[in-house]
Amino acid sequence: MRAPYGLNILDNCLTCPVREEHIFCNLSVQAGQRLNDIKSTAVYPKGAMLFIEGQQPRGVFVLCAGKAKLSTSSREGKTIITKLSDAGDVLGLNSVISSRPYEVSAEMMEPGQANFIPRESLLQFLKDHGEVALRVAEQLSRNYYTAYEEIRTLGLATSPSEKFAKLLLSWSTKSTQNDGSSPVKLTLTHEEIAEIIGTTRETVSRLFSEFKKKQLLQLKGSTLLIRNRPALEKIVQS
Amino acid sequence: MRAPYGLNILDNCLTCPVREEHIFCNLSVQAGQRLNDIKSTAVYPKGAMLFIEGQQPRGVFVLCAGKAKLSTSSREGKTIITKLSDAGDVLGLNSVISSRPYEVSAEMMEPGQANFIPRESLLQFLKDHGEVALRVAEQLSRNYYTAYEEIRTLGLATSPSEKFAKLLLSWSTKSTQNDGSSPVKLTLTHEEIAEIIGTTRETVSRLFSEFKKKQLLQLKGSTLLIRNRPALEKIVQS
DNA sequence: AATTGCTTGTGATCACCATCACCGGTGCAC
DNA sequence: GTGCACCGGTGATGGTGATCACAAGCAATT
Repeated sequence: MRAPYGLNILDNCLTCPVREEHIFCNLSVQAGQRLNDIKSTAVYPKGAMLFIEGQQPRGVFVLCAGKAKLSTSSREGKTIITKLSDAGDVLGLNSVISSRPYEVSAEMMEPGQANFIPRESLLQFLKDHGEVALRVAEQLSRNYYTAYEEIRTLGLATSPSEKFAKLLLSWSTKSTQNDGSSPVKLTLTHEEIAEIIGTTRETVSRLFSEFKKKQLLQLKGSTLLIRNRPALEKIVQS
Repeated sequence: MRAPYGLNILDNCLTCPVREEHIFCNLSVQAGQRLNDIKSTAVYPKGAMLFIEGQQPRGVFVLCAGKAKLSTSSREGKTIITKLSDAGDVLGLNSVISSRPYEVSAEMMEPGQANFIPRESLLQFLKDHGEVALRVAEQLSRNYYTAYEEIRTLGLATSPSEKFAKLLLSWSTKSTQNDGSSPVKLTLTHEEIAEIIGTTRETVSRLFSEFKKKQLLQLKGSTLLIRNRPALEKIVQS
């Protein structure tokens, strides 16, 4: 089965490769089947907005393939990226449960696919399946936890270099090889990195220069290599 | 019934005055009764720590009387206050549900009383009462929402004056009288205000001076009066 | 190859706010 | 009373990072 944007469509949750990590999976057979029935699926190009900050929640999106970025903006146009989402993530859950507007916008960073579960259907489903509601609560509390890490870095980590070092470390720990090195494929622009750590494009550019000069990292094409992890950790906790 | 610190002990949730606002109230009779059985209550002096950031969660606290502040600190001692809690609030819920360490510390700002529900009892209770789990999920998503407002102010509002104005407005809207004025009783020190908006004590002091000179606000003893709300709103959105 | 648009590097400048320092006030305990 | 701890006001200073400006690199399209 072929789809737009060169993707293969995943048309059944029960056979989805990211099934294991997914909060709506490993359900009882009938619950899983019912969920599979009420969802619809769609394919999105790069740049597509799944939803926009301030909108009334229509439902949740389950990212099946591709990456998305969640961001919030001020009226003057300043933007911060609060999360990068991968396949398996559930987007918009908080807004649907609390019946408040989406608190962020979700934009596809590459072509991908997402399942959509309408608000009403989900709420009814949760009422019928109390055991799943507790898992939703667990997911929400995890979201809350990461929100607090964001608060800590924004509010406590003072200098841009500290936040930058922190970001680099969080990337590299996710991708550590057995030889200790941890190459990271850079897919973000300096501008986007700046929006993550709450600074400007220019400062990010200068930070890259500075860290390269200090031998903390190395760039091969778009692949980033951490050269001196202890030094980075020292910058973070300083 | 008299208690330490000049408080009257509230010994039964079913007759508690803040019952209505409380997520664990308006339950079915048997659920409410069971919850009343598994909770214990205690009275705390000013400065008491209900729990401390990083601890494994022992359970949730339901604030019955008094105010508490939630804060998180960095190793170097910088602290931010993330929330001020009143009677009726449930503290530590996220950590218990997600089984992660408390992400904040909770300190009593004045003498008060709190009910304690042990972790295991609560989780078992939620498993037995799926309908309450959904309400817990709703509460968690509301928490998440306020966390995002915190993220927005920390990450998007650039200048201290902007955050200060924002804080003043949030206080005054909670206490607007029918004549349009909105006196606020100031119970926080400059230091604490600084920890809320992420700046220093000195800057807060200077902001008070500046805003007074600009006729934006007025101080009568410890009562704060907003004199020019539109101007404050303009500072916020600027 | 040329054009266009987006991204990145880097210099110069400057406002802002954290920091340090010090003093006066107020309440509290002894 | 005296001492102590905390709180609030205010000056001086300096570093830091945002901002502006411009050039150069790179990719896609025609």
